[in-house]
Formats: sequence, structure tokens, C-alpha cells
Amino acid sequence: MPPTIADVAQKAGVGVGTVSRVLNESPRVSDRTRAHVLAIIEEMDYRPSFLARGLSKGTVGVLAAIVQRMTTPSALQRLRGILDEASAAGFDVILHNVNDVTDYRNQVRDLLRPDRCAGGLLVSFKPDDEDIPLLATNPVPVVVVDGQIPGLAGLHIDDELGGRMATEHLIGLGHHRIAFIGDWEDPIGFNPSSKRLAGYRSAIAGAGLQIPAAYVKSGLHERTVTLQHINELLDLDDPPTAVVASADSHAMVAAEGARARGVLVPDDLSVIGFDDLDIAEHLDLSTVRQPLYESGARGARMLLDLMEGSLPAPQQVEMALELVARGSTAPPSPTQ
Amino acid sequence: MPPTIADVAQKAGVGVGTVSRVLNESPRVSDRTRAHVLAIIEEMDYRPSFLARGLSKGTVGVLAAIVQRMTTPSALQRLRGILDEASAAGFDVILHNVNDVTDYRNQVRDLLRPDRCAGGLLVSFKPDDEDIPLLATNPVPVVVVDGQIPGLAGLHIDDELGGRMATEHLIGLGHHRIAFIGDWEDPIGFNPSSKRLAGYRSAIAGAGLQIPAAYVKSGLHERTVTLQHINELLDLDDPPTAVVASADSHAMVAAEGARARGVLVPDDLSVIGFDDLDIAEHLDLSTVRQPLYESGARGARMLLDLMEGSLPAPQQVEMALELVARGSTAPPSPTQ
DNA sequence: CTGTTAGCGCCTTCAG
DNA sequence: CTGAAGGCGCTAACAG
Repeated sequence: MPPTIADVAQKAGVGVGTVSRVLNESPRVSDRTRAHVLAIIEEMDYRPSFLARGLSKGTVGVLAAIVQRMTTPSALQRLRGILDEASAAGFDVILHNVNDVTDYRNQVRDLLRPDRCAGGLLVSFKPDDEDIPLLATNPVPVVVVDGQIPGLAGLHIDDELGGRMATEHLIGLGHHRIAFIGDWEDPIGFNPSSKRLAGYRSAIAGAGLQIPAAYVKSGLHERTVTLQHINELLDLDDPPTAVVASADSHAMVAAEGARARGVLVPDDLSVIGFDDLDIAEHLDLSTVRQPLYESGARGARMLLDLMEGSLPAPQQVEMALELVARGSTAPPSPTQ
Repeated sequence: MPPTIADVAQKAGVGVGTVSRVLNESPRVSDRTRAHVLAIIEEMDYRPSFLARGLSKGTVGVLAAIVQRMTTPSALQRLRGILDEASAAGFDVILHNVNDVTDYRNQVRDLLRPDRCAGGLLVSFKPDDEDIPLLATNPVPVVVVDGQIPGLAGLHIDDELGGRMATEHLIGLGHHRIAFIGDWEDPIGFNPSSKRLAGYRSAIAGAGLQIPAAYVKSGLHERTVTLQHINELLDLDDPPTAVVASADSHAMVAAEGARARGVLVPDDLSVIGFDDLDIAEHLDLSTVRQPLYESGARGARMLLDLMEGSLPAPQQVEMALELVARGSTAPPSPTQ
């Protein structure tokens, strides 16, 4: 059994209260006593029990991250940010992956309690409307990473603006025939695709362009589906010269599908994505960058502030987007 | 404040001991009393405090996963297996990502203690030799997922066999000029590449083949490096007709690099990977499949058994490999 | 079968 | 500045 605070106190010849004070950096201890106790602690390799401390203080050094589809590259980057920030602050992170619509409520109910964690992060995760009041008044504070929920603190981006930025980049290069590839709404997850599509439409309209209905594709977020989309687009009598994809993952596949049939990127077809995943740079893919790692880190920081009370009230922060022009977009070739 | 066991006891008109007994499914409670208490619990929406229960029982419902380079696709699959198995057993999982050689020891020391978790999983993670005895006698049990450490329970694969399987597949197809692309040892992580290379060499030797030294490439696990490798191989006077890659991630890039210069896969060049990541199937990539998700799930299960004492002694389990022949490997073309 | 009580390890008054 | 004691919520051993 590991040593307890009583063992330390006895060996140091002081009371447990004194040991507790040095542990909690109370100023009410003389330097001499403090140094002595610290030495004993070191000598015995003593560490206070998380459990006992938590019980006594009524709060634990644990954050809970509830992540929607943890395995996506973007969720992973956000998680990294959360982990780094939390561990820098000395907090452990409990991870819950949400697969099923049905179980998320139980997870929230059972996990987001003071005896399990001191705060919760909801990542790319849209609670039911009826659950929002519960979350807002939850005994432990909650921050939404990648989402804008009325009444809840969180970080988000302007997806519509992002869709517009991508499209306007293409328009600025001289493209007139611009298609869009996105995906369907997900029952529990946010799916930003439709907002980005709205931004696309807004940019198209703003430039006075007309686009055929067949230029807008959406379906499951799967490789084969995206391949089919790009092929259908290129099979059109009047194929697009550029494609806005609602995510880098779509853009990559679209570019690959185009190249596979001899359509050169960017010579014959410009492709722009969304996210700026690590591979986007390697693939030389133009994209709209959204801060992924940073959203996790700032979300965790916001949560810690909220817990500490140094943040007056829950607030929503919009993070900046950035157009990253790389080699997958270029002016349309003169012959087109 | 949430209700406590005392609140429940009072409202139910019984003692706390009785409530505790129904909570812990003790048979020493009459059915009538049990039903009544259960009803009150339901009514008050009472949940026992994890903290208090942990303190009292001396063990917590938490597992710790220490993961080497969490962001790799394979680590992620393993993690999924761990999370699913742990949560099915009612355990939370604390996640720690190890980036730095220096900090892993502290993490192990501070995290793998009875007041923080009931068991630890080390994922794709090679501790220093001198730390092994400490881990083996650690107050909370430890299981190594993806690694074979003498004295520690764990799951692993036979990397050398895997390298041989991949190479022999190619030899069986009629290839004689077979190259290898791998990567360097990582200071803290396992790096199975060298063992797979040994398997490759063994298969080559077993078939009585001679290969030029230039056929074996290794370097950083980065896209650009692999692209350079494949290009150097194809630039040789006597280029290989097939490539064994030490991981699917290498294989994907190698295939892409080959195609980019007009070398058809598998017509001009066969490529085989290792792992069988999700995308391998989509890319129609031949590979040696190792169980990733399953290694996590079985590792967690093994840990739970160890904790429960139902597993007599720590043991090491070798998981089976499987050759998955897909479209990226074929017999060499007659002209070669 | 059930109520009572003594810890689990630590923090936090409250005296001194 | 420091020691002693009560309490955090629960489990388990002990009487009844």
C-alpha cells in the first residue's frame, strides 16, 4: 500500500493538517516546516490520493470528452488539443466515443456529474433540443467544441462563410462552372455540409452565375460515393471546371477520381477542400483552413476557466477561417 | 447537490447499509425491501458517487490507456477496441498521449496508481528495459497492446512472419525483383519495420533470390520520404517488379508515386502493405492483415480479467496474421 | 434479513 | 504558525 498523509505526518513529526497545507501550497506554513515536510514527501515518494482529495474537495481533476465519431481525422485533431491543454493543467481526460443516437443521453447523464468529472467537452456533437436546458444547468460545466448551441458555451466557425470563401476563390480565378460535393445530415452529429453549401450558393448567386442542378452532389460520406459523384460530374455534357468539396476528405477522393480518368488537377479541374487536415498540405490541396487542434485546446481552456469561475458567463467564440491556396486550384484553361 | 445514500435510506425508511446492499446486488436483502429501495432510487434519480465508492473499495472504475502516437490510424483502431470493451464493462478510460520520451516515465508513475485507475494499457509502446520490473510489479496491473515485453502481459504479432508472408506472396506470384520500403526505429515506440525487413530477407534467401542493396529503403515515416524511395527504386537500371512496404501507409504512397510516373499497379509494379487499415480495402491494396481493433478489445478484456483475478498469471498472446490478396499485386508482366 | 458504526485518505475549520 | 477533529459518500464488518 502506498503511504498516506498520516504516514508522512508521523514521519515528519507534524500533524496531517500541516502536511495538507504544504500539499495545497497554503502560505500558513513556515518555510522551515515546509521544506522538511517536502523532503519527507520526496523521501517516501508520497502522492496524495486523487480519490480522497476529490471526495473531500467535492471535485475531481478529470475532464470528460464526449466525441462524435472519434475516428475522423478532424475529431482526432481536436482531441489532441484537448488532451494537451488538459494535461498541461494537470487534468486527466476521460474519453467517450458516441456511436449510437440512443446511448448519448445516458452517457451525458451518467458521466457529466461532479463525482466523475469536473467539466465536459462535447466535440462535434449536437444534443437534442430538449436536452439543451439540462446541459446548460448541468452540475458540471460543459463546453461545445465545434458547434453553436444557444445557451451553451462553445467554439464554432462560420460554415456558410467558409463555403463562400472557397467558392469565391474559384470565381476569382476565373471559373464559371463550379460544382459542389458534400454529404447528408447526420442524425446526431453536426453536419456542416449544408451550411457550406449555402455559402457556395450565395457566392454563386453573388457573382451572377447560373449553375445546373446536377452540379450539386451530396450523399454518404464514403469513398465510393464521392468517386461516383466526381464521375457523374465529369460525365456531364457541360462538366464543371472546378469543384468545391465540403471537406478535405471529399476533395482528396474527388481529385483522385479525376486523375484516374485522365483529368488533370488543376489544369483541367480545380479542386478545393475544407479543414486543412495534415495530408492536405502533402497533397498540395487548396482548402479553407479551420483551426482543429486549436479548437480543442481553446475549448479545454474555456472549460477550465469556467470551472475556476474566472470566466464570467458561458460564451460562444467564433474561430477564424483562412483560405489556403495551394496547387490544386488554378485558373481554368483557355480552351474550356 | 445530488442526493446521497443517506437521503435514499431516510426516504426509504431503511438504513444506509441496506441501500448499499441493494446497490451492490447483495443477496442479503428481502425482495420486498429491494424493490422498495430501488423505487426510491429511481424516484430520486440517485447515483452512487464514483469517488466515495472508489475510496471505500480501494479501487476505481477507470482504466488508463497510454498511447504512443495516438494519431496514427492503427493506434486509433486499437483505441476504439479498448473503449468499446471498457465501456461495455462499465469502465471509464483515461487517455494519455505520449509524445515525448522524457515524460512517459512520469506519466506511468503518476497515472498507474490505485487511486487513479484500476489497470493500465500500454499501446504500441516500448518501455525502457529498466522500467519493466517496475511495471511488472506495479500496484495496478498492466497489459501491453501491440508489444512483447518479457514479464508483462500483452498481445503481439509475429512481425518477422508477416514480412515473410508478404514477400512469399510476391514470390509465389513469380516475382524475382522485390524491393522493401520501411522506416527507422523510433526511440520510444516499437518500430516493427526492422522485424518485417528480417522476414523479407528470410523469404528472399529462402527462395534463393539475390537482391541488390539498393532494393532496401528506410527512412522517416513521411510521405515525401516514401515518394523519394519509390522514385529511387524505379530509377534503378534494374528496377523491382514488386515492393513490400512495412505499412499500408507506405504502400499507399508508393503506389501513388508509381502511378504518378506512369508505372501501372499492379501491371508494372506489385505493391503489398501491412496492417489492413480501412482504406486498404478501398484502395484495393493487398496487405498482411493484423487485428487492430481486436488487439485493443482483447487487451482490455485481458486487463479486466487480470484485475478480477480470473486470469491466473500475466500471459502473452500472439495474434494471427492473414494475407489479404487484393488488386495491387499480380504476376509480373511477361516483358519484365 | 437489517440497522449501526468504523474506516477509506484528505481537506478544512477551529482552537491554541 | 500548527495540531486536533469533523466531514465528504460509500462499503463492509458487526451486532441484533
